[in-house]
Amino acid sequence: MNSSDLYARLRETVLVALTKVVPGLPEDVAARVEITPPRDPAHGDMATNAAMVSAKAARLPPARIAAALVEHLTAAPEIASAEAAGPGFVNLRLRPEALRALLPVILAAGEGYGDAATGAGIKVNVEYVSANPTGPMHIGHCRGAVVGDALANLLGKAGFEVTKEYYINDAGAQVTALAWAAYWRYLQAIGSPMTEEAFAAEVPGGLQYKGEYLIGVGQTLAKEYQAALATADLGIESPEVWLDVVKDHTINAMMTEVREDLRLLGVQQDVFTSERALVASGAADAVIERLHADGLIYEGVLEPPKGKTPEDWEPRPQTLFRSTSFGDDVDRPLRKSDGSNTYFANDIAYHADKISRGYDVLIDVLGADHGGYVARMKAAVRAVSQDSVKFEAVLCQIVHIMRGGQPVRMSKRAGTYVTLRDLLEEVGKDAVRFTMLTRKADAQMEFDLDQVLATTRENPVFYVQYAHARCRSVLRAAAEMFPGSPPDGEDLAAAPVDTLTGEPELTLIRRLALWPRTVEAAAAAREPHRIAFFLYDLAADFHMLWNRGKDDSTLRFLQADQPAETRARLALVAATAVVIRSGLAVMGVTPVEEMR
RNA sequence: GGACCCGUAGCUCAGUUGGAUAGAGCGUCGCCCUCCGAAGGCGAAGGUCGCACGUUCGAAUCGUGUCGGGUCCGCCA
Repeated sequence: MNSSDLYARLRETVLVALTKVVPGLPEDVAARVEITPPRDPAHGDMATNAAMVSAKAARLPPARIAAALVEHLTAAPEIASAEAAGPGFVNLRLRPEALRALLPVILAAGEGYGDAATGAGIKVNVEYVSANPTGPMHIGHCRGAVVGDALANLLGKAGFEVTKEYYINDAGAQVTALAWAAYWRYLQAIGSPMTEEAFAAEVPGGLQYKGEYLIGVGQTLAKEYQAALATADLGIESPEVWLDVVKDHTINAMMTEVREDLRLLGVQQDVFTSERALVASGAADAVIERLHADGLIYEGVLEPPKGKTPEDWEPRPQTLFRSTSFGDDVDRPLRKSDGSNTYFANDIAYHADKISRGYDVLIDVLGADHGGYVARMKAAVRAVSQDSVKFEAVLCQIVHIMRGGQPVRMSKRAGTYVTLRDLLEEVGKDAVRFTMLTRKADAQMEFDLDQVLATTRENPVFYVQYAHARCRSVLRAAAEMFPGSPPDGEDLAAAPVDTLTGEPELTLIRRLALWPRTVEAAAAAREPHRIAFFLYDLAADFHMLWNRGKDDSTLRFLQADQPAETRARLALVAATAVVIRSGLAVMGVTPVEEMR
């Protein structure tokens, strides 16, 4: 148990009392006992459902248990009063000193405050972004990148051993088409007279990637590879000569861009796994072999999807994976009709690879268009790992960019395509990251460019950053006011804080007390957005305190003639700053020292 | 035809995994402030949590059905 978690400590107290009231309390009932801050502050600091959840096991009405609990709890040292209420709640009012005692704990722990142990000993792999290396990253990728990165940070804070991973989808038809497009730019770079139409007619599947971002790739090819390529027949009719070289170079160039995009977004992943390398190693075939040995592979014919039969549909025997044995709706094909592996087959091999690296949980952060993919992947991971590894998916819904209340149409042709780079340049990394986390991942979101740039309360990024800047500003001013003992860190942790008696101060401390619990709950739910909302609420509590000093200067944090009281308030301010920083660190947002 | 996600105030969204009288911001209305501790403060109105059953002490939350929006459903990745 984390001793800096006030709620966890109190829960222990309640459980001890409950076992006295209900001897032989079953484990599963004890696990359901919660300590929560009541919605209505009039109900006290905390409330517990202990009486209600144990009523059945105890064969007593909740009210009776609650009454008995009240007696025991009133005797607890940190509890000022307890009372039974409503359908069987026990409302607890803490002694203010129990709340204040949290401040030195927070200051001593620093940004480690809120670290949890719920994930101790559990290895998690979080795979995110994993965009095709076929062009610059756009807004769609951005949300997954931010959510995945923040989720990984969050799990790390909750004690999990986390690996951040990127799966490079560099095999298959897409990158072959990309290589052809790069080859076209190469021809242009060396002054080939061939027209685009003539070229496109020669390309299997047509010329797909017409973006200008490949011009530079073509030029580099011309410069660096011409010597090597020139010895061979470079004709369009002999792609086997150059395709692999061009593909290699183009993928590398694209991945360099992607990595730069990620770096600008503050995303740093630990492992990059190449699908192409995986395929080349024969991993996919090996996995299919294994599943075959387990009787999970067969040759069969799939039914066409009802209501939407493709025009060229004809029944064909295929190599199928028995995913229905693991809860999927239909069995899934592993080989195309030409015998090559499907993306799914390669992906099974990839996840098998992750499993072999010893993870207990695999989390994929995916776009919403992959929703239909989750069941089969879950099935595959269960099959490959003998049910020992858990697969989870976090789906990110679409982001609509808004400006002036109007949606910004994304069109490559019209040139209104918003790349991640554009977005970062316009609003900055921190605002992008924070804003992407102000919605549940599985809800569609509108990204309002005007709001993100606004310097008012309606902009959560600004509001939270401003709270931190105000904290830091107070601490800086304090250093000038008391040059002898600059208030910081350990010094403030030792400051007596019993002068903090006002309700707004205690409200703020209650919020700070919720941080460890917020981390645990958000990590368990895989919902990093909860951190953003917590910080917003925390900022609101702090701003409220600050605003009191605007009206009444005797309520300001710094009072030159009251050094002791000032130090107590500084401890509160410093603790607030610590928690904000701790939360922003999870989100990958840089805390600012001052607003400019 | 089926699967998954979403449906909460006029708008954009939270809702601590089943708790008490469902919240925030914006917008609307009213009052206060114009102080660099700048980039506001206080308050009001606004809700059948899409709808209907069900589960139980208790449902926005869980189950079934239904309506609406989104995503997807063999050889794209």
